[in-house]
Amino acid sequence: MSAFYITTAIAYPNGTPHIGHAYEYIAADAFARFKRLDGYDVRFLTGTDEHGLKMQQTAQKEGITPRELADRNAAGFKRLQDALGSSYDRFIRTTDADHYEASQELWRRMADAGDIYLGSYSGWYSVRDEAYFAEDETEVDAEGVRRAVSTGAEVTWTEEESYFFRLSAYQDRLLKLYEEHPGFIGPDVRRNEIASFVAQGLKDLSISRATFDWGVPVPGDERHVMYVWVDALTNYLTGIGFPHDEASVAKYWPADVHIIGKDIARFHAVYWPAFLMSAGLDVPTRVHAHGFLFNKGAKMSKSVGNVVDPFELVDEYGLDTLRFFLLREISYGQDGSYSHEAIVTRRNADLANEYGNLAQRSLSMVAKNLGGIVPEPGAYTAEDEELLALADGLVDRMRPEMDRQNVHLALEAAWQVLSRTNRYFSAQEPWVLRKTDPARMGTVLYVTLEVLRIVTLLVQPVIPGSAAAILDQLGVPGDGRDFSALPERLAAGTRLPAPAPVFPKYEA
RNA sequence: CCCCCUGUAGCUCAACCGGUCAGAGCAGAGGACUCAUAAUCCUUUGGUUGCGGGUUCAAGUCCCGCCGGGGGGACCA
Repeated sequence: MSAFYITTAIAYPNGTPHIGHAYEYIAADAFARFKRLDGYDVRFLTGTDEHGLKMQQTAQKEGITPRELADRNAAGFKRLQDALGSSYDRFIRTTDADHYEASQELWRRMADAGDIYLGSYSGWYSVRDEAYFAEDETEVDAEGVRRAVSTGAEVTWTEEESYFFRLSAYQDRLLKLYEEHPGFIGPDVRRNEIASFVAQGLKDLSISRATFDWGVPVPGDERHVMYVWVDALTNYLTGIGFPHDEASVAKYWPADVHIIGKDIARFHAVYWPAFLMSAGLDVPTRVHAHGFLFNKGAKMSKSVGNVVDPFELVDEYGLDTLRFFLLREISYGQDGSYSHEAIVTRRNADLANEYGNLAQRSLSMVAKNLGGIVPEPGAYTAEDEELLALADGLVDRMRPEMDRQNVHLALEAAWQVLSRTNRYFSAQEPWVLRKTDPARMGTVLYVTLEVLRIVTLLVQPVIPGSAAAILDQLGVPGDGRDFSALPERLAAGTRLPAPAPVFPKYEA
């Protein structure tokens, strides 16, 4: 069985999760589920990135330890994943003991490769802002004190020791990577952006800090902790047992896709492959950056008060409606907008009317006219064959779209089949056949249910709960629900439970 | 200041190397049907393809300028 390794970015838990996190988790979960149903041995990793100065500061403000803050907030992110029905295999925390080991091992390998050296970092430092300022961002006031222009805080010339990663040495290899593997970064806009950034030249990267201690200690120099991204990115290796579990690493590495937000594309498409090359590890197959979500087109911000709590959205619309809306409405890679109206429209038009009602109108005819037994189909007409062929071909249309994270296109293809099926049903008029040709009615109903079975199997990754309910109503056994069952046909003679609407219309 | 992307019906998007009346879904309008969650089916309204020039037999599709949106760089972390 081939392996498939997918990850989300790990969230920085110095606050509570918002809809953007939910968006990423839902999408990653759908991809993971799709691959699992398609016969892959999937490993799906997500978690939290808990180190760094901000965590330490936030904790200090609240009078608790960074660890306590991390424990509290990481729990919130994990709760979100669970509320979203996410099928992650591990929720990793960068404070996990095995992550320290993995990070230090990666560091050692980069050091052994000669890519890490001790240097120094200097500039006008403001203790109050805990930040460096450039010369022209400071000015000397009337009393002869140099201050930062933007904050007015006093600054002093400071030199700080720091370890550096020889990123500058990787420019050519990175450019070659982008050129030879155009699929390494998606969508295409990101690749162009990243490639032009790298082409401009790369500076060595500061990768340690001695001014705070909330982080992974640098091996061999306990005065330093690793700075942000070395530690954070390594989680993808920790999550598969690096470095000790060699079998697991061999199986799952390189990762098939890292799902991230566009704001951190550079770290994943430049720093991360460079680190891996340095350490002698393969680079991931693909990094896919999604866009941001806007509330009715407006950026979310606390001051505007339009920040939406993802838990509330789940409560309001239902989990599958939210999942479906986000994945069907927005092109996964571009920014997207959501609104109450848009969510309700998707819910009612796509789920309740086109899909749910199709199941209901066909199933209820089977219940009322055939005693709830799946009929034996007679000879197929050209219309029957055509529709079945369309449904049989759906998986081949969805696979490549899902592989490029084009969920919205995969779903569009599925809904095209549903639309065709509604037209077929209306054209065949089984309610007329009931009186004129009952056998033919049975065939029409059989074909309809069979197409519903195929489509429902394929949309399980997006709306797992609802799909399960529909498969129950179609009498599809639990062991007949992965994609290997697609070519099988619905078993005639199966007794079906009483049908009930799975997607009630949203009224409000 | 520089670079890249983008601007197509009310909304969300399509249109391969420039070439039949610029397409689809949703929303809207009219009709049909009654199996179904007033659902579904059929028909249909609606676009000077941001604006202004230019190249070409022919331009959403190429070039220049302007306006609007997004992203990146530079400067800052």
